[in-house]
Amino acid sequence: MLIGELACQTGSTTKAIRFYEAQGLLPPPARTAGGYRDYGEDANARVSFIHAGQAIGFTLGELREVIAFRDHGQTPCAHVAALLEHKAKEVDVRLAELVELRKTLQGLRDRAAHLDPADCPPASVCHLILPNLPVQKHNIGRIVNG
Amino acid sequence: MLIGELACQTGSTTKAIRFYEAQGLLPPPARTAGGYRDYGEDANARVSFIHAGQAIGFTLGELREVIAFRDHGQTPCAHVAALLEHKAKEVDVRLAELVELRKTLQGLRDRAAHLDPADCPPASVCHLILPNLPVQKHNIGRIVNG
DNA sequence: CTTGACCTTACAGTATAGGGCAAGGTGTAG
DNA sequence: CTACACCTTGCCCTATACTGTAAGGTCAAG
Repeated sequence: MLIGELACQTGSTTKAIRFYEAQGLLPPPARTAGGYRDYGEDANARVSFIHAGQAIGFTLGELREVIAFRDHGQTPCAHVAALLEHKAKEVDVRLAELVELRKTLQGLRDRAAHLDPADCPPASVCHLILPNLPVQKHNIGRIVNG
Repeated sequence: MLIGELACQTGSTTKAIRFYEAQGLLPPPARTAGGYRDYGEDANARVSFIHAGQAIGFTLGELREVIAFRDHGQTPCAHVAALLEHKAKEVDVRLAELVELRKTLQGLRDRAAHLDPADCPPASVCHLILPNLPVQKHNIGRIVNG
Protein backbone atom coordinates (compact mmCIF):
# COMPACT_ATOMS: atom_id res chain seq x y z
CA MET A 1 0.00 0.00 0.00
CA LEU A 2 1.43 3.37 -1.00
CA ILE A 3 1.16 6.45 1.18
CA GLY A 4 -1.71 7.97 -0.77
CA GLU A 5 -3.87 4.91 -0.34
CA LEU A 6 -3.10 4.76 3.38
CA ALA A 7 -4.01 8.43 3.71
CA CYS A 8 -7.24 7.87 1.84
CA GLN A 9 -8.24 4.84 3.88
CA THR A 10 -7.55 6.57 7.18
CA GLY A 11 -8.98 9.95 6.27
CA SER A 12 -5.53 11.46 6.72
CA THR A 13 -3.13 13.17 4.33
CA THR A 14 0.22 12.06 2.92
CA LYS A 15 1.80 15.05 4.59
CA ALA A 16 0.43 14.11 7.98
CA ILE A 17 1.57 10.51 7.63
CA ARG A 18 5.12 11.51 6.75
CA PHE A 19 4.99 13.90 9.66
CA TYR A 20 3.94 11.15 12.05
CA GLU A 21 6.83 9.07 10.81
CA ALA A 22 9.27 11.93 11.32
CA GLN A 23 7.92 12.38 14.85
CA GLY A 24 8.40 8.71 15.66
CA LEU A 25 4.72 7.79 15.78
CA LEU A 26 4.92 5.51 12.78
CA PRO A 27 7.78 3.11 12.09
CA PRO A 28 9.67 3.80 8.85
CA PRO A 29 7.93 1.55 6.35
CA ALA A 30 9.50 -0.67 3.71
CA ARG A 31 10.28 0.92 0.38
CA THR A 32 9.45 -0.19 -3.13
CA ALA A 33 12.22 -0.51 -5.73
CA GLY A 34 11.42 3.06 -6.77
CA GLY A 35 11.83 4.39 -3.24
CA TYR A 36 8.13 4.73 -2.45
CA ARG A 37 6.92 4.05 1.09
CA ASP A 38 5.22 0.64 1.15
CA TYR A 39 2.88 0.11 4.10
CA GLY A 40 1.44 -3.11 5.50
CA GLU A 41 -2.04 -3.47 6.87
CA ASP A 42 -1.03 -2.66 10.43
CA ALA A 43 -0.18 0.89 9.40
CA ASN A 44 -3.89 1.46 9.06
CA ALA A 45 -4.48 0.65 12.71
CA ARG A 46 -1.60 2.85 13.80
CA VAL A 47 -2.86 5.89 11.96
CA SER A 48 -6.37 5.29 13.25
CA PHE A 49 -4.96 5.01 16.76
CA ILE A 50 -3.23 8.36 16.35
CA HIS A 51 -6.43 10.02 15.18
CA ALA A 52 -8.41 8.47 18.01
CA GLY A 53 -5.84 9.69 20.50
CA GLN A 54 -5.93 13.20 19.09
CA ALA A 55 -9.71 13.19 19.29
CA ILE A 56 -9.55 12.75 23.05
CA GLY A 57 -7.03 15.48 23.52
CA PHE A 58 -3.72 13.65 23.42
CA THR A 59 -0.82 15.44 21.80
CA LEU A 60 1.41 13.66 19.33
CA GLY A 61 4.11 13.70 21.99
CA GLU A 62 1.90 11.85 24.41
CA LEU A 63 0.86 9.36 21.75
CA ARG A 64 4.51 8.80 20.93
CA GLU A 65 5.08 7.89 24.58
CA VAL A 66 2.23 5.42 24.46
CA ILE A 67 3.48 3.87 21.24
CA ALA A 68 6.96 3.62 22.72
CA PHE A 69 5.61 1.24 25.38
CA ARG A 70 4.32 -1.04 22.65
CA ASP A 71 7.57 -0.85 20.75
CA HIS A 72 9.40 -1.87 23.93
CA GLY A 73 7.15 -4.91 24.23
CA GLN A 74 5.10 -3.57 27.13
CA THR A 75 1.39 -2.87 27.39
CA PRO A 76 0.80 0.87 27.44
CA CYS A 77 -2.48 0.61 29.35
CA ALA A 78 -1.15 1.83 32.68
CA HIS A 79 0.53 4.81 31.08
CA VAL A 80 -2.61 5.60 29.11
CA ALA A 81 -4.65 5.44 32.29
CA ALA A 82 -2.26 7.87 33.96
CA LEU A 83 -2.50 10.21 30.98
CA LEU A 84 -6.28 10.01 31.18
CA GLU A 85 -6.18 11.06 34.82
CA HIS A 86 -3.91 13.95 34.02
CA LYS A 87 -6.02 15.04 31.04
CA ALA A 88 -9.17 14.95 33.11
CA LYS A 89 -7.63 17.21 35.72
CA GLU A 90 -6.39 19.54 33.01
CA VAL A 91 -9.85 19.73 31.52
CA ASP A 92 -11.35 20.45 34.93
CA VAL A 93 -8.99 23.35 35.38
CA ARG A 94 -9.80 24.72 31.95
CA LEU A 95 -13.47 24.33 32.60
CA ALA A 96 -13.25 26.30 35.81
CA GLU A 97 -11.32 29.07 34.06
CA LEU A 98 -13.81 29.19 31.23
CA VAL A 99 -16.77 29.33 33.56
CA GLU A 100 -15.15 32.23 35.36
CA LEU A 101 -14.41 33.98 32.07
CA ARG A 102 -17.97 33.41 30.95
CA LYS A 103 -19.27 35.11 34.08
CA THR A 104 -16.94 38.04 33.59
CA LEU A 105 -18.05 38.44 30.00
CA GLN A 106 -21.68 38.33 31.02
CA GLY A 107 -21.06 41.03 33.60
CA LEU A 108 -19.41 43.18 30.96
CA ARG A 109 -22.29 42.70 28.56
CA ASP A 110 -24.65 43.87 31.25
CA ARG A 111 -22.46 46.86 31.90
CA ALA A 112 -22.39 47.64 28.20
CA ALA A 113 -26.17 47.81 28.20
CA HIS A 114 -26.18 50.42 30.96
CA LEU A 115 -23.20 52.60 30.14
CA ASP A 116 -23.47 55.49 27.71
CA PRO A 117 -20.76 55.55 25.00
CA ALA A 118 -20.82 59.32 25.33
CA ASP A 119 -19.33 58.92 28.81
CA CYS A 120 -16.48 56.76 27.55
CA PRO A 121 -13.22 58.47 28.53
CA PRO A 122 -10.71 58.54 25.64
CA ALA A 123 -7.69 58.18 27.91
CA SER A 124 -8.56 54.64 28.93
CA VAL A 125 -9.73 53.70 25.39
CA CYS A 126 -13.04 52.19 26.52
CA HIS A 127 -14.80 52.18 29.88
CA LEU A 128 -16.11 48.69 29.20
CA ILE A 129 -12.67 47.23 29.63
CA LEU A 130 -11.16 47.92 33.02
CA PRO A 131 -8.38 46.38 35.06
CA ASN A 132 -9.11 44.34 38.19
CA LEU A 133 -11.71 42.24 36.47
CA PRO A 134 -11.89 38.78 37.97
CA VAL A 135 -10.03 36.80 35.34
CA GLN A 136 -6.39 36.35 36.03
CA LYS A 137 -5.68 32.95 34.51
CA HIS A 138 -4.66 33.48 30.97
CA ASN A 139 -5.34 30.74 28.59
CA ILE A 140 -7.67 27.96 27.90
CA GLY A 141 -5.02 25.80 26.39
CA ARG A 142 -5.30 23.33 23.65
CA ILE A 143 -6.61 20.05 24.84
CA VAL A 144 -7.11 18.43 21.47
CA ASN A 145 -4.99 18.98 18.39
CA GLY A 146 -5.11 22.47 17.00
CA MET B 1 9.18 58.37 31.45
CA LEU B 2 11.52 55.83 29.88
CA ILE B 3 10.37 52.43 28.73
CA GLY B 4 11.73 50.58 31.76
CA GLU B 5 9.79 52.73 34.16
CA LEU B 6 6.61 52.34 32.15
CA ALA B 7 7.10 48.58 32.14
CA CYS B 8 7.66 48.57 35.87
CA GLN B 9 4.62 50.70 36.62
CA THR B 10 2.34 48.58 34.45
CA GLY B 11 3.74 45.21 35.40
CA SER B 12 4.81 44.67 31.82
CA THR B 13 8.21 44.26 30.17
CA THR B 14 10.16 46.49 27.83
CA LYS B 15 9.97 43.79 25.18
CA ALA B 16 6.21 43.61 25.41
CA ILE B 17 5.84 47.38 25.20
CA ARG B 18 8.00 47.61 22.10
CA PHE B 19 6.02 44.73 20.68
CA TYR B 20 2.72 46.52 21.29
CA GLU B 21 4.12 49.56 19.53
CA ALA B 22 5.24 47.46 16.56
CA GLN B 23 1.76 45.92 16.41
CA GLY B 24 0.08 49.31 16.38
CA LEU B 25 -1.40 49.13 19.88
CA LEU B 26 0.72 51.92 21.24
CA PRO B 27 1.50 55.13 19.35
CA PRO B 28 5.20 55.73 18.69
CA PRO B 29 6.28 57.87 21.64
CA ALA B 30 8.46 60.96 21.62
CA ARG B 31 12.21 60.38 21.82
CA THR B 32 14.81 61.91 24.07
CA ALA B 33 17.91 63.56 22.60
CA GLY B 34 19.65 60.22 23.00
CA GLY B 35 16.99 58.33 21.07
CA TYR B 36 15.25 56.79 24.08
CA ARG B 37 11.45 56.34 24.00
CA ASP B 38 9.91 59.04 26.19
CA TYR B 39 6.37 58.25 27.33
CA GLY B 40 3.73 60.57 28.73
CA GLU B 41 1.35 59.64 31.51
CA ASP B 42 -1.34 58.42 29.10
CA ALA B 43 0.89 55.54 28.02
CA ASN B 44 0.25 54.03 31.41
CA ALA B 45 -3.48 53.85 30.76
CA ARG B 46 -2.94 52.38 27.31
CA VAL B 47 -0.77 49.55 28.54
CA SER B 48 -3.16 48.86 31.39
CA PHE B 49 -5.99 48.78 28.88
CA ILE B 50 -4.13 46.21 26.80
CA HIS B 51 -3.53 44.00 29.82
CA ALA B 52 -7.15 44.29 30.91
CA GLY B 53 -8.28 43.36 27.42
CA GLN B 54 -5.99 40.34 27.34
CA ALA B 55 -7.29 39.25 30.73
CA ILE B 56 -10.80 38.92 29.32
CA GLY B 57 -9.66 36.96 26.30
CA PHE B 58 -9.13 39.64 23.68
CA THR B 59 -6.26 39.11 21.28
CA LEU B 60 -3.87 41.95 20.49
CA GLY B 61 -5.47 42.10 17.05
CA GLU B 62 -8.89 42.70 18.54
CA LEU B 63 -7.52 45.29 20.93
CA ARG B 64 -5.85 47.01 18.02
CA GLU B 65 -9.25 47.28 16.33
CA VAL B 66 -10.72 48.81 19.47
CA ILE B 67 -7.87 51.28 19.79
CA ALA B 68 -8.25 52.19 16.12
CA PHE B 69 -11.75 53.48 16.85
CA ARG B 70 -10.32 55.83 19.46
CA ASP B 71 -7.57 56.96 17.16
CA HIS B 72 -10.19 57.77 14.52
CA GLY B 73 -12.06 59.93 17.02
CA GLN B 74 -14.89 57.48 17.60
CA THR B 75 -16.04 55.72 20.76
CA PRO B 76 -15.17 52.04 20.56
CA CYS B 77 -17.97 50.96 22.92
CA ALA B 78 -20.25 49.52 20.27
CA HIS B 79 -17.41 47.52 18.74
CA VAL B 80 -16.32 46.30 22.15
CA ALA B 81 -19.88 45.23 22.89
CA ALA B 82 -19.96 43.26 19.64
CA LEU B 83 -16.65 41.63 20.49
CA LEU B 84 -18.01 40.73 23.92
CA GLU B 85 -20.99 39.02 22.31
CA HIS B 86 -18.73 37.11 19.98
CA LYS B 87 -16.34 36.11 22.76
CA ALA B 88 -19.19 34.91 24.92
CA LYS B 89 -20.46 32.67 22.13
CA GLU B 90 -16.95 31.39 21.53
CA VAL B 91 -16.58 30.55 25.21
CA ASP B 92 -19.94 28.79 25.19
CA VAL B 93 -18.81 26.62 22.29
CA ARG B 94 -15.55 25.77 24.04
CA LEU B 95 -17.37 25.01 27.22
CA ALA B 96 -19.70 22.59 25.47
CA GLU B 97 -16.73 20.88 23.81
CA LEU B 98 -14.87 20.61 27.07
CA VAL B 99 -17.85 19.21 28.90
CA GLU B 100 -18.21 16.59 26.19
CA LEU B 101 -14.50 15.79 26.37
CA ARG B 102 -14.72 15.54 30.13
CA LYS B 103 -17.49 12.97 29.82
CA THR B 104 -15.53 10.98 27.29
CA LEU B 105 -12.47 10.98 29.51
CA GLN B 106 -14.52 9.83 32.46
CA GLY B 107 -15.94 6.98 30.41
CA LEU B 108 -12.44 5.95 29.41
CA ARG B 109 -11.24 6.04 33.00
CA ASP B 110 -14.08 3.74 33.95
CA ARG B 111 -13.19 1.44 31.08
CA ALA B 112 -9.57 1.43 32.19
CA ALA B 113 -10.63 0.17 35.59
CA HIS B 114 -12.43 -2.80 34.06
CA LEU B 115 -10.18 -3.82 31.19
CA ASP B 116 -7.26 -6.16 31.70
CA PRO B 117 -3.96 -4.89 30.21
CA ALA B 118 -3.23 -8.51 29.35
CA ASP B 119 -6.08 -8.34 26.82
CA CYS B 120 -4.69 -5.25 25.12
CA PRO B 121 -4.10 -6.11 21.45
CA PRO B 122 -0.70 -4.88 20.20
CA ALA B 123 -1.97 -4.11 16.71
CA SER B 124 -4.15 -1.23 17.87
CA VAL B 125 -1.53 -0.01 20.39
CA CYS B 126 -3.97 0.21 23.32
CA HIS B 127 -7.55 -0.93 23.72
CA LEU B 128 -8.30 2.08 25.86
CA ILE B 129 -8.10 4.38 22.89
CA LEU B 130 -10.54 3.51 20.17
CA PRO B 131 -11.98 5.38 17.21
CA ASN B 132 -15.63 6.49 17.18
CA LEU B 133 -15.42 8.02 20.61
CA PRO B 134 -17.81 10.92 20.93
CA VAL B 135 -15.41 13.81 20.63
CA GLN B 136 -15.07 15.20 17.18
CA LYS B 137 -14.36 18.86 17.78
CA HIS B 138 -10.68 19.34 18.01
CA ASN B 139 -9.41 22.14 20.08
CA ILE B 140 -10.26 24.23 23.02
CA GLY B 141 -8.65 27.28 21.58
CA ARG B 142 -6.93 30.07 23.32
CA ILE B 143 -9.35 32.54 24.72
CA VAL B 144 -6.91 34.60 26.71
CA ASN B 145 -3.30 35.27 25.85
CA GLY B 146 -1.07 32.26 26.08
C1' DC C 1 8.05 9.68 -26.15
C1' DT C 2 4.99 12.21 -23.58
C1' DT C 3 1.47 13.03 -20.35
C1' DG C 4 -0.26 12.68 -15.82
C1' DA C 5 -0.79 10.74 -11.42
C1' DC C 6 1.80 9.55 -7.87
C1' DC C 7 5.90 9.65 -5.13
C1' DT C 8 10.57 11.74 -2.96
C1' DT C 9 13.18 15.32 0.01
C1' DA C 10 13.81 19.79 1.98
C1' DC C 11 12.73 24.31 3.28
C1' DA C 12 9.44 27.79 4.65
C1' DG C 13 5.23 29.38 6.65
C1' DT C 14 0.87 29.37 9.68
C1' DA C 15 -0.98 31.49 14.45
C1' DT C 16 0.08 33.93 19.17
C1' DA C 17 2.68 36.88 22.21
C1' DG C 18 6.37 37.79 23.20
C1' DG C 19 11.61 35.93 25.17
C1' DG C 20 16.64 35.63 24.31
C1' DC C 21 20.72 37.30 22.64
C1' DA C 22 24.00 40.15 20.05
C1' DA C 23 26.31 44.39 19.24
C1' DG C 24 26.34 48.75 20.30
C1' DG C 25 24.80 53.73 22.00
C1' DT C 26 23.53 56.82 26.35
C1' DG C 27 23.90 58.76 30.80
C1' DT C 28 25.28 59.13 35.43
C1' DA C 29 28.30 58.12 39.48
C1' DG C 30 32.70 57.55 41.40
C1' DC D 1 38.33 57.07 32.78
C1' DT D 2 35.58 53.37 33.90
C1' DA D 3 31.89 50.86 35.56
C1' DC D 4 27.18 50.09 35.35
C1' DA D 5 22.42 50.55 34.41
C1' DC D 6 19.62 51.54 30.87
C1' DC D 7 18.43 52.12 26.15
C1' DT D 8 18.55 51.01 20.76
C1' DT D 9 17.70 47.80 16.60
C1' DG D 10 17.61 43.35 14.53
C1' DC D 11 17.32 38.63 14.17
C1' DC D 12 16.16 34.08 15.69
C1' DC D 13 13.47 30.92 18.93
C1' DT D 14 9.41 28.91 21.53
C1' DA D 15 5.08 25.44 21.09
C1' DT D 16 1.72 22.52 18.02
C1' DA D 17 0.46 20.01 14.03
C1' DC D 18 0.73 20.25 10.27
C1' DT D 19 0.24 22.75 5.02
C1' DG D 20 2.43 24.84 0.93
C1' DT D 21 5.81 25.02 -2.42
C1' DA D 22 9.91 23.81 -5.05
C1' DA D 23 12.46 20.72 -7.70
C1' DG D 24 12.72 16.48 -9.14
C1' DG D 25 12.14 10.98 -9.54
C1' DT D 26 8.80 6.72 -10.75
C1' DC D 27 5.46 4.27 -13.24
C1' DA D 28 1.62 2.93 -16.20
C1' DA D 29 -1.12 4.29 -20.20
C1' DG D 30 -1.53 6.00 -24.88
